[in-house]
Amino acid sequence: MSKRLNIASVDQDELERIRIIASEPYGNKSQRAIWLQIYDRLSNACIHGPLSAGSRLPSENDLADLFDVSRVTMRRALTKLQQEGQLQARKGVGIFVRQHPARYAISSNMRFVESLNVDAEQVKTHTLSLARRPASLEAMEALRLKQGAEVICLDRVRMLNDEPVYFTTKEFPADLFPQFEAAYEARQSVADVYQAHGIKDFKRVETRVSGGFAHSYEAEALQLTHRTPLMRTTAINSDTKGKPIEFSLGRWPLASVELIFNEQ
Amino acid sequence: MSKRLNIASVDQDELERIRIIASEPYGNKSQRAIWLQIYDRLSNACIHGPLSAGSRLPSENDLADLFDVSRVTMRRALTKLQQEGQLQARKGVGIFVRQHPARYAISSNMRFVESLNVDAEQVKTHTLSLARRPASLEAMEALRLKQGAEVICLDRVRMLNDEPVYFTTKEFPADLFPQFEAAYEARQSVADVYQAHGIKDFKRVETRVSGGFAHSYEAEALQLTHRTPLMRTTAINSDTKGKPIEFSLGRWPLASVELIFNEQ
DNA sequence: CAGTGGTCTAGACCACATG
DNA sequence: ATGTGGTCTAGACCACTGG
Repeated sequence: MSKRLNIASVDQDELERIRIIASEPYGNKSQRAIWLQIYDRLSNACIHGPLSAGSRLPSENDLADLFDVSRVTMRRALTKLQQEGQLQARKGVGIFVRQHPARYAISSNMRFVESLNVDAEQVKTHTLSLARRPASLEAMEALRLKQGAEVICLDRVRMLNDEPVYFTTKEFPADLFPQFEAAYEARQSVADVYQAHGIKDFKRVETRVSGGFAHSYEAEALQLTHRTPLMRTTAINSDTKGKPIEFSLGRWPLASVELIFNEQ
Repeated sequence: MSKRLNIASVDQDELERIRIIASEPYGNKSQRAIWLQIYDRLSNACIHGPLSAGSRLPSENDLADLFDVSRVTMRRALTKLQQEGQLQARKGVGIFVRQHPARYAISSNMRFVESLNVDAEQVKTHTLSLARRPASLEAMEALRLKQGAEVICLDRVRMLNDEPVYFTTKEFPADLFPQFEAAYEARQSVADVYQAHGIKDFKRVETRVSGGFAHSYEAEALQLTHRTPLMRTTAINSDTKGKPIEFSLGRWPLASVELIFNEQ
């Protein structure tokens, strides 16, 4: 178990800090499993302690040696931390500390950027895809479309400090937005599209919140391990006359958002 | 690997069905991991297939033999199914199929029983504890109480078809409800308590939704494996004059509820 | 008591990313 | 070519539940 450690590409100070965390003796084994104790220490180190966002951990083999457990046990702790979004593993590369799973408070009746209690400059939008295709079942119902009706489908990821925090799939009735692509292109802004088509205001008529586990494309978009638990929000926006104009499905890493709904 | 199976306490028909599910050959190994293929099959069997709620699975060792994998691999599939709430393991007893993780649609502005789209008779309430003690930090803020103010704290679990689906901790300002215990006792009803203290109506002023992982007492109350992902809802109720009278924290198994918020 | 799920080990092979 | 994380194995011991 105590073979030579050959840990090159990890910051030496960081390594020393982890060595200290790892060298602590374990508590009464039967009370709390060792892998949970390791999880506790690493989680604490990510949130309060010396580990900082973006830094790379030693390899699983080295960590197992440092914590004096088998790799399987080490991986159980790391897996939980990944499921919670505190760590992110990249195959063939390493394990990295994610941004703090800070809870972003989102108010239901505000737009995304305004509702995040952070500087707008930190938020970046990546457009993943923009295409016209038949509406999904959910969108068909929400937008009151006929079977096979065409929608404009927009996939985007919101990045906060270069980490994805929000992945949305939006669908718009195609017939309402003939100039969608052109209007969207300049500033990647849906508000611009609305304006270009004479829609000055809209309101959210329904929001749904549910939980689940990430599909592979969701995990990819949010840079999470597959099977990570998610929170999903769906919203229907309507114009001032009550006609639905947008259906959106958003996904958040489970522990990174708090949605706030106030009665008016 | 193919040692004698001595599976007694499991229904023989059930065993035969699982044997069929298990005997299917695995697909291209590198495409989808074996443990995920096992998960897929069992998940499907829980949702659509032959497995029914309440029935007991063969032991992990037997399942591992049936599926022709090691127990460790078998456990990975079972663990994911437990995390999703499809299965429930009881130490020293066995693994059981839970009620379908049907999604209960809860509307934000209705009371619990009314908002569940099921017969009221199927819903039972278990009162876990009822005590007076200093307010929690969250309740202090929500109810605008002073540090150390006393609250009445009520822990309850809602059972649907004898399975827990909702675990709440409610806190009420103690000074507003001098007769709480007496009024609650008869029918385990908070509405009765309100009425006994002259509160005829109230409204929900704020709802928050967040996700996280079950603490040990939450897992116990909901009969889930520890570290299971949860959805948490907090709500503040006020009387007609706007004075907050109740703070409640609810927990749901992640994939078993859909919350619906409509704009009025 | 026997059987169960929970934990842990010391190996092994693979696909992947990087230099 | 090397090192990484992802997967898988065949054991082992434990604490718990139930008859």
